[in-house]
This record gives sequence, structure tokens and C-alpha cells, in this order.
Amino acid sequence: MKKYSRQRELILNSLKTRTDHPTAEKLYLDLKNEMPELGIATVYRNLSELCDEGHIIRIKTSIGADRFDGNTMPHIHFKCKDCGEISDIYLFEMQMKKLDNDLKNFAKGIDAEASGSNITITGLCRKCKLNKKGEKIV
Amino acid sequence: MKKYSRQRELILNSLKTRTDHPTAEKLYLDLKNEMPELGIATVYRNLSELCDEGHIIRIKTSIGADRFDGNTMPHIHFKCKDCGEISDIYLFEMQMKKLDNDLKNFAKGIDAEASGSNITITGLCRKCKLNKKGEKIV
DNA sequence: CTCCTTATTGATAATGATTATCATTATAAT
DNA sequence: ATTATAATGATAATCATTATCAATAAGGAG
Repeated sequence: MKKYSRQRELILNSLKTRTDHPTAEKLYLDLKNEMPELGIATVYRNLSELCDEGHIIRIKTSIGADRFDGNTMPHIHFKCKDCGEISDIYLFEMQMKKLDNDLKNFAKGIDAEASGSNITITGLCRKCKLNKKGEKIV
Repeated sequence: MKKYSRQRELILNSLKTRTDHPTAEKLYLDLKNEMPELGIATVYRNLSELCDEGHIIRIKTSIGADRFDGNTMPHIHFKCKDCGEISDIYLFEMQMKKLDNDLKNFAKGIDAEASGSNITITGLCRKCKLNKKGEKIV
């Protein structure tokens, strides 16, 4: 039977309230301030469980450690090629439905049945776009 | 200055002709038959380079080692939740253009500039769908 | 409240995947 | 041929994550 734990609540709560997408280690270091006895294994363990249970989302990146996202509302991600930051992109319900429908049809094309999807757009974020412009001027 | 190497050619060639999406180790083991002196570090090294140069694609999976895809034609991936197999889904030019356009617009929504994307649909592949049906009958 | 079962923890060892190091070898220009 | 250096292969090192396990904490039952 599942038991309550302060650690798990802290981890989930923290992920639900912060809007960045921290790695397990970043989250561990941050939470260690609030709960110094916290162990890093506990963080990894709970993050994996919370993913399995669908309370949070694991984001694989092409380099480095996995990131975690407490926001389970359907959304897609944008990763900046320059600064590496990952941002959320929320779609309007209509857009999301259309996209969902498209993906389901693509899967049908190979006789498969879609149940989920993972979309990451890459490119330049707003900040890095501005930086690039600055470079050209000088 | 870039120099030719038999190993790199073998690796790239192999990936271009096979349609599965092998891990670095799988590829290494297969190629070791053709070239017994091949080292696994060489495989990892060349795979990373070939990715950087855009000749192949790295596929991150939610569990286990990265997979590599010699097919750089625009396409998306389908990963079966049951058997873990990764298949290619090719879109018609029209579909692809529409999808591309949609993604570019989503990025614009956060003032970002899209230059690429990574789409993986998850669900049940054809084979595993049939297996599931078989289970229910018995 | 106290006892008891067992889920969960934290420390750390182990693992898996990948990258770094470095002496040796292969490539290509002179 | 000679030479400069890119690339290799063996292996050590690193990084991220999971497994192990004794100690602790949660939450019934009596």
C-alpha cells in the first residue's frame, strides 16, 4: 500500500510550482535547502515514480541529464539551440485537437495506434534572437 | 583538415542502408564482423560527428541507449510502448509542409524562431496490436 | 497509545552509456 | 619518400541513473 512521504510531497509540490524544467540534480540541490536530510537517490526514485504515475513528465534532451516538468497539461516544448533553455508552448484547444488528430492519422498510416506524442521544436528563443541581432550591429 | 577513414565510411554506409535504428553498441557488434579491428570508441566518436554534421539523426528514447537513424529525409518516428521498436513515418510533402508551418507558428507564439523539430508518436505498433487482440480471445 | 508490518528513506555501491586520454596508425599533402 | 596531423583502438574516466540494504517512518490493528 502506498504511503505518504514528506520527501515525495516536497518534490512534487516544487515541480508543480516552478516553471523551469530542472534536472534531478538541480531539483535535489534546491530542495536540500528546505530539507537538508534529503538524499539524491530519493529524488531520482520519486521522479521516476511520479513519471510512471503520470503526475509529471520526463523530457529527454539531446545532451545532458533528463529534465522534469510538473505541468501535465497537454503542451509542447521549445528548446533553444543557443542557450539550451526549454520553454513550454501551450496550444489553444482547437490547435491541440487538430495536431492530435493529425498525429493519430500519421500513425494510422503504418497501422499503428497512437496514444501519446512527444514534440520538441528547436531553434532560437526570443532572448537569443535579440543577442544575435546585437552581434551583427557591432 | 578532415581525412577519409574506412571506419567512418563503413559506419555511415551501414546506417544509410539499414532501416532499423540501432544503438551504437548494436551497430558496433554488427560491424565488427566486417571489420574485426573496429573499436567501440570509434563508433561512438563517428556517430556523434555524423550527427553534428547532419548526416545522421540521434534518437533519444525514454529508456536505454540512443538510437541512430541514417535517414535524414524529413520524417517522424513512432515508438511502440510494448515492444519498444522505433519505426519511421514518412509524410507526404503536403502533410509535412502543413505540419512544419504549424510548428513554426507555435514557436512564433513565444517569439521564438523554429529551425527544426523532433516528433515521436507513442502507442501500439501493428504487430503488438494484433498480439493484444490474440490475448483477449484466449 | 503501543505494537507490528512494510513502504520509504538516505548512503553508497553498481551499472550503463558515453566521452576523454593517449600512444599508435593511416591519410594526404609536399 | 617525408612529414604533418587526423583518426584510430584500448582503456580510463565521467556522468546519469538504478540497485542494494540497513535504518526510519507511516499507518493500521489491537
